Amino acid sequence: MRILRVALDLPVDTLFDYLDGASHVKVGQRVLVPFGKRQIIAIVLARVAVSEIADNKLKAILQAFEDEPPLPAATLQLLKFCADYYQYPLGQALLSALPSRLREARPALLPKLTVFKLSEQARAAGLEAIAPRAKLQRLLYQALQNTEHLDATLLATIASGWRNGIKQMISQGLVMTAEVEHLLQVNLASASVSPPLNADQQQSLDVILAEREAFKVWLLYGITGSGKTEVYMHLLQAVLAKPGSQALVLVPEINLTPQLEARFRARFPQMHMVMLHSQMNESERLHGWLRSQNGDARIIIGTRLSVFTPIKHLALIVVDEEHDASYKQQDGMRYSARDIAILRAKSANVPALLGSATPSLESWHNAQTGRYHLLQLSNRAVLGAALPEIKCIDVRQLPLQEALHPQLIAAMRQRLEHGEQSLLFINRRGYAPVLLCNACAWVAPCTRCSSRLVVHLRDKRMRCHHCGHEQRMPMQCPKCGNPDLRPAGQGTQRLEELLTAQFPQARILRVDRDSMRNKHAISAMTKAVHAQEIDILVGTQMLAKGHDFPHLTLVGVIDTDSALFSPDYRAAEKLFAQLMQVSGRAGRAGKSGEVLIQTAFPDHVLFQALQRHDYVAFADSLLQERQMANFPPYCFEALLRAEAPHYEPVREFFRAATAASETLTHNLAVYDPVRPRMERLKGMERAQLLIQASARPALQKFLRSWVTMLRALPQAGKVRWSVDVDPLDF
DNA sequence: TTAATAGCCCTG
DNA sequence: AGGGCTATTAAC
Repeated sequence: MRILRVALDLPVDTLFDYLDGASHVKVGQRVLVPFGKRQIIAIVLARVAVSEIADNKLKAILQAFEDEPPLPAATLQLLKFCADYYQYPLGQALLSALPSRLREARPALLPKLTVFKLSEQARAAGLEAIAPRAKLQRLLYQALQNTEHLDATLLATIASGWRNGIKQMISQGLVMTAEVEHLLQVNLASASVSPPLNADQQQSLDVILAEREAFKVWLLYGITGSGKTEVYMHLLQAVLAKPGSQALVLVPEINLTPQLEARFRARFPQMHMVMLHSQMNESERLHGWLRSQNGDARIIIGTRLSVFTPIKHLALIVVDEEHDASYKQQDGMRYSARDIAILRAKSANVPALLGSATPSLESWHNAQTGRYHLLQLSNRAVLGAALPEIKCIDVRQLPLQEALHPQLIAAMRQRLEHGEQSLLFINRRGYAPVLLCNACAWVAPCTRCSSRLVVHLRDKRMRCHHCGHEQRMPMQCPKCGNPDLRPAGQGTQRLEELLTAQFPQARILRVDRDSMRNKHAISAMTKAVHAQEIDILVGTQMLAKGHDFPHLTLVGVIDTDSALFSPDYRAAEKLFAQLMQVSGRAGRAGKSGEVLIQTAFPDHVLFQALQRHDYVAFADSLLQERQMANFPPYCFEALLRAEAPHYEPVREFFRAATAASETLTHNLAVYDPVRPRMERLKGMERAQLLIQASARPALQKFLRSWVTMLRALPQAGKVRWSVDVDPLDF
């Protein structure tokens, strides 16, 4: 068994064999191997006796990182499954899941931790060893007496000036230092007291706790403000009471991690917690990963990429806002972190808790059919906080130029007079979505995408929000020479301008990707809103998620009608979730909230359901439609995408792909390739082909053979192509 | 994926 | 012939 079979970060389905130098290398270990003229990192997947490669062609590994813990079998198995399920090369799946420090050819280890402990003589002498007047030293002695040792973090919680005290004690031979590998675990008993739960919350918690030892998927359906996070925290507290056990908490966006982190830290001050998301620097990510793997981190909070983190004693997985589309990876291996979380919970035999105010139809359907178990929070957790009143404002009578209906303006004025806050929600950043020629109806197009350039008036430029291309605003129409070019439609900047004119005395803040670009902007914004230094917020969906603004009592929604009649059958589901979420910002702490939605279709079923806060009825009606049309979750889909600078090779690729599919026996629907709404994106001509199947195994079986054939097609080399299993976007 | 190489057109 | 370019192929 001298041969190591390894996975490499290459777009091929093959594993590679190498001779083992030292022969101590374990499965899951990182090794450095010679590969052609290069040296690259590989992961050992197996040890084999014989290779299909001729002996004289086998090379030996250059280096094994044997001081590092090998990837556990469970992680390898999880990624093997994902590679197979999402039709992605195993080596790339494996290597892309690792923190990038683990893809570099140097050892990646946790730094040793310096700890302080009492010397034997000090311990034997008791508190007498310390002079009665050395208050600080006595305090430190008592703390050290109760445990084996303490690290800097823990000592800091005892006394801020601990360093001086310890220094003196060291010089007197009372305290010694040592280097340890693991963080010191503190008993959960020291966690701060949790607030009591209401009846709904308590019941949900009890039900889960009764079955906490085994795999089960719980869908916690709780309206905004019903206290889902509180249920998570109680559950964590119960589960983590078992020494050494760990919990993984997934959140959809980086923006939400600091808030959740703050709440968790306040509740579990001495529980080791790590954050894992793409905005952390590489060594922080590596350390978080290793602390999860070695069991030191008890709570792991992270975005979708953290779903692959090895966890020594996984006891629970929580997926917050499970319906959120950002759980789906949109390039490379297009996995769904929510689905993988469930898979992981299953193989670790631990519960998975999915939480949402507007569950995805997939999850809702699974709850209906009994695959998941539904738990419901139907009341707002804060006593007296009622649901906001949601009303539609019919804008059909409104002159086309007016962005804001007088009724909405009046409602905002009223809030201003009462010292309350308003939020205007518009899902379009920039000044205006198009620049229009008044004479010939020309609109400024993007040169690289089939989209319009968005006007950013402030810097007199136009930008494509899809590819980032930007150019100066032209002085006259390039088509007819007319100098009368007008920004048409509304964006956040224009709305801000309009409001400034309407309410000159109001303090207005715009919140979108442009104004929140630097990383402290969001927390500064949150702080200012809490301190009531802001009267009116204007912003995009950035504002919809997670924030809790107690003085905000009015939400206005502008211009969402286009989503009502989108060809994407998921558009309604998304819009409902988004409006529900943004509505939840209105009226939290005892003040009643109001939501005003400007629409030309006030009678639309979506708004009718929204006004009644009736997710259930809306979800059920959507599910009925999906069932009749045989769409997900009543069928299973995969999408083959391809793009190239010119359309011709794309067409040829799909022709060959279709021909290949016809050689396979299957009973699934292989549709004709179509152009997506964005036909051209970043200079690439695109098309896609949809596959629908009535059962997952049939789809999987087909994809396995088909993708193998696709890789071998000569036409495949001329396009960029990818397979998306369970696609969300079309 | 990278890197080498095979194939091809072109040149004064 | 050899430069410069693209397409093809191998990597253990």
